[in-house]
Amino acid sequence: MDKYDSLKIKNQLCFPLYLTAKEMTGIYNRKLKDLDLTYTQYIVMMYFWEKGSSNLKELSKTLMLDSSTLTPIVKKLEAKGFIQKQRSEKDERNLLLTLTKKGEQLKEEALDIPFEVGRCVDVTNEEMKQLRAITAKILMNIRNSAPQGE
Amino acid sequence: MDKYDSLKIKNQLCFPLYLTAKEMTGIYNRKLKDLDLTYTQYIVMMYFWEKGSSNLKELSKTLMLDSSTLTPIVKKLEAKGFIQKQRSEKDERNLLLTLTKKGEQLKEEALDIPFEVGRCVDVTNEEMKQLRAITAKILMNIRNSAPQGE
DNA sequence: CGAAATTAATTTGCATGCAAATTAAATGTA
DNA sequence: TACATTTAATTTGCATGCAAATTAATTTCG
Repeated sequence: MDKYDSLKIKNQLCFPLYLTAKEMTGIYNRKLKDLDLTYTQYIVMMYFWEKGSSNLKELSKTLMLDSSTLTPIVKKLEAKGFIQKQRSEKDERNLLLTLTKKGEQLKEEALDIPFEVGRCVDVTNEEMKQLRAITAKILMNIRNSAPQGE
Repeated sequence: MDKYDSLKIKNQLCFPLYLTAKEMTGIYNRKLKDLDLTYTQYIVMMYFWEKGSSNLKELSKTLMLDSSTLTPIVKKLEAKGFIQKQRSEKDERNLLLTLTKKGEQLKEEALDIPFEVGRCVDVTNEEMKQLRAITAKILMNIRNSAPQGE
């Protein structure tokens, strides 16, 4: 127990989280290759599989991804024919996004993915519940701490 | 409860993990600006603050980061004068890495960082313990599942 | 009304990350 | 000892991510 304990890797909280997220998204990326999607693209598709349509601002807020991150991703999904872009007539700044038929069909091909990943990760329901609760708490605490995190 | 439940964002396990890691590393990045470090560079420095010296292969294995990710990071840390690179004489392929005096001094400036981040994140000891246990389990399960995850 | 401020999206610049290919050194083996 | 194999690190190519600057449209306010 010394002055520098807080800087020891084994005492970090963020690092194991970072590693786990990185390894898990890695598994997704490999499994998603068949669908020609990356993990981030898959998350965006999941959003549209639920909502059907939206706009960039809402998408950005919901997924907590910067619009400058989403702009090129949406562009790629449009190029693949999964999403359609359209400017709002009421407000030309607003970019409307709609799931296409082809995008809708992709949902069927994605059905197995969560189970395949689940088998790799293999946690109990109780653990999933705890993990969701704690990460939700952290996200809320960060949001409520000063603007840029303290 | 329908056929597509597993594809709903709120039922995902990886997504909240990914978000939390992303937001937490974001806080680190902003706080580390003063030290002229990024989060990944900080993790590498933490490794050397503990070990003093090592080589790229060991660093890569311990931090679970690809050598092709670490090569440019180590190069930057060398340019900043925090780490020294040197080829092994016994085996020229082996890249020896050593913490410099300047790198050692940086440790003092970093002492507050974990506490500042801790205040933003604000979880209990019990929650930290659970989070560490669950992420460790997931990482082990992934490692033990087939080569590329499944 | 018209300039100033705000807002939504895009662009630019920089820092990861990994897969795949490459390079160079060391090891194994016929 | 030659040649194939293995190993460590680097390079290349591609996909995020965000901060900061920019662009274009809308809203606010004097």
